[in-house]
Amino acid sequence: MPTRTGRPPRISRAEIVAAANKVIEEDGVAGLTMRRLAREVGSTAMALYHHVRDKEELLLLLLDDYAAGLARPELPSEPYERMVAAALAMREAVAGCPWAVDVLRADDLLSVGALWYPEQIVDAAIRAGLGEEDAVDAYRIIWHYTAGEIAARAAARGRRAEGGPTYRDRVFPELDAAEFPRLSGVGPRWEELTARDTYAKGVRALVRGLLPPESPPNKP
Amino acid sequence: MPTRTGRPPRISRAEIVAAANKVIEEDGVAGLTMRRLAREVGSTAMALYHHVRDKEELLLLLLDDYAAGLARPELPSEPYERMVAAALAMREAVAGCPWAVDVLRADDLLSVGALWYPEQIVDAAIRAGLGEEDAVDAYRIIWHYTAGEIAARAAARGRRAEGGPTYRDRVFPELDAAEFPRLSGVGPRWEELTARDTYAKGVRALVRGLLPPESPPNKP
DNA sequence: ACCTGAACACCGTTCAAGT
DNA sequence: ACCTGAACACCGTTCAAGT
Repeated sequence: MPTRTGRPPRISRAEIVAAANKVIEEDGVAGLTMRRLAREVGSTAMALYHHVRDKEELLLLLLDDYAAGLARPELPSEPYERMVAAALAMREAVAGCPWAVDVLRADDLLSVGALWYPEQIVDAAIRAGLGEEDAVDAYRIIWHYTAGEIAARAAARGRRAEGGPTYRDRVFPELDAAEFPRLSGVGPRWEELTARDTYAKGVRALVRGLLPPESPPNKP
Repeated sequence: MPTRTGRPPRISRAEIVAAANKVIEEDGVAGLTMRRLAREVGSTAMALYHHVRDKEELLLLLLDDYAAGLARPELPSEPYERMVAAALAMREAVAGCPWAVDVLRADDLLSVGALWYPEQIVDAAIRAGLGEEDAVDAYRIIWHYTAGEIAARAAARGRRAEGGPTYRDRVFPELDAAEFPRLSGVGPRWEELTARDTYAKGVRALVRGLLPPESPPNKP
């Protein structure tokens, strides 16, 4: 065991992560800058670079930290319901950290700690009778849907927080009824209809469409 | 008609939009800065502010410009196939401008010019027998799925362009087979499986799950 | 009316220097 | 080994001044 030498550290990765979470809670992810974080930690921006390689590593660290605290609820064993429940749990997990969707790249879901969700979804798909390939497809399709829904919700929330009229508000009233009969028909109800949470409905449709037609609500 | 006075303009909004498209084509949306755009236009960054209010307006202008050139393909009249075809067309449209997904906020799809897609999807849903409310839900669900898929594809492409190992590459090899039996089972095939384009598969599943069970492939 | 240069208030990150 | 200040190369945007 080599003797550690030199100055003892004044800040730790754990402290940095905790401070970063505080900043995000207060000002959102956009408010998380190295300088702001340093202020929170009581240090300088440059000191942070001694503990994390760059900002991207910091964000991955935050994701790991978040993923470690995720719930792993008991899932029903019936494949259809199992898949729906796993998707709902995944959505809830990601919704608790919506900026993750922007940071995440490719088909990745958070960090190792969060792989529990794809594992359960693929598992449910295989139990339902899908081959490995179809099961992975099913997971990815559900993930894309989930990511899209969360991004849209986060954006809608941001828009509302900013106040001001929606793009839609400006556009819908002057819709040409001849060109867009259906949308004009919906008209002012659009706002109300699009405010509803349709995630579960979509997941059920997806699962119904992806799994073989045996299992749905009625048990085999 | 009041007499216009003062200096004649040297740059127009149309020129700015054209130059911005060129910049995006060359350096991506991240490369589009006011200064870079000014250089392209042969002017200064500040001159741009005389023609567009701010960068956000510029991006909306770009979106309008893009939407104006979108195809409106002939769609099958059978509702199920109509919905699938409209979704595929919408996906193709947005894929041609993937940064739109990040810029777009809430449930909005591009600009007025792009409302053709939701119109067709809602139309197909209603023709299939859904009520207005369910038809709007169906559209939103398909949109969320589409947006998520495009964002994932864009991210994957970016990741690949950067070179370097995927997060997944680093994580999958050391997966605990006891904790994640299904994912470990997939193992090295993951890369290959996730590279496939599963959009159409997902849309078909979604439409199958969302529409009443009469219409599928077999005509009524 | 249209355009300019300088400036403001930010970014992430590097680097040489301090303890 | 750990931390610092100054600096680099950027951002979007404002503002007073020029033509």
